[in-house]
Amino acid sequence: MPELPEVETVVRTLAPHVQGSRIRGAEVLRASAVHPLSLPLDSLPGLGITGVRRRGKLILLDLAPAAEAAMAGSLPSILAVHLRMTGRLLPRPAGMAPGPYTRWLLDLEKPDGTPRRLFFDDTRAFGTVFAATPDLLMQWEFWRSLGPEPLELKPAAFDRQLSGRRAIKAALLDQKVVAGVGNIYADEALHRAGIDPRRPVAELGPAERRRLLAALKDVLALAIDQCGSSIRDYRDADGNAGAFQNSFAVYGRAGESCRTCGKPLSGCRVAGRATVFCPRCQR
DNA sequence: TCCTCCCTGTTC
DNA sequence: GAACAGGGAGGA
Repeated sequence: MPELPEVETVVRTLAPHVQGSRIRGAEVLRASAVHPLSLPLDSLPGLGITGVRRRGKLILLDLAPAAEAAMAGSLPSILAVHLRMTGRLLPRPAGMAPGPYTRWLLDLEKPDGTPRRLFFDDTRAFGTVFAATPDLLMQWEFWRSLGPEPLELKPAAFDRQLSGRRAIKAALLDQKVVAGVGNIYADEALHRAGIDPRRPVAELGPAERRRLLAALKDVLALAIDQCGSSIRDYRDADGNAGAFQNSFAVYGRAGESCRTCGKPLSGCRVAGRATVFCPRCQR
């Protein structure tokens, strides 16, 4: 389940494959994989990929028209890809046939003229792609309300993002609060900060908020260093698994012993998500 | 603010 | 053959 560290790793491994390439063709094999507000992928051929970035859990390909192209204003300038649970971006040789879970693909021409093919494969079919102009992107509520990047967040700003009486874990999972945190890193950060995931946000004092932000940054940075976490499906653009799953303090470890205090870890549900925490270390 | 649904492979 | 995994959309 790609979250911020996994998406960051995909961006880093994908960039050398696609940056500077020109899009020569696009094919959609499953219409629901294209966001309803997206421009048709038919509008992509002719555009060059000038950059590969991340915003929250979104992979962003920056697009630029060829120098001679008119009407550039109506062409997409960004291709936003959300991997959701099982999405993968896979650089492959030109002409390779799509697999059973290929949802869309791009035919690319590298700067040296080599043809390549970029597959978007997604078994669960939750992932989406959104081709947009900057104006259109702002019509996408999810994009417009996306919260700040946690790794660049200052304590005062984090504090302003936190409000309401819901559980702190529910707040961390809300992409409007911070962008890019999912079930794994919410649980891991809360354990590292020693905070019970069910605690109401309003109950957290200034010291706890500072501790939580620091823990979140630590966990995300460590996971990026390990190229993310691979539970089952996640792979980077080179097909490699991450390694941070070997360092999980709590995620997926309900009933096992806490690595800090030895007490058995508890499981519960918060915000409809499986949640694991240590009843002794997290208060 | 919380719940259900979407989707499919894996596990029990 | 059902429960489960879960981010986000949409409705209660």
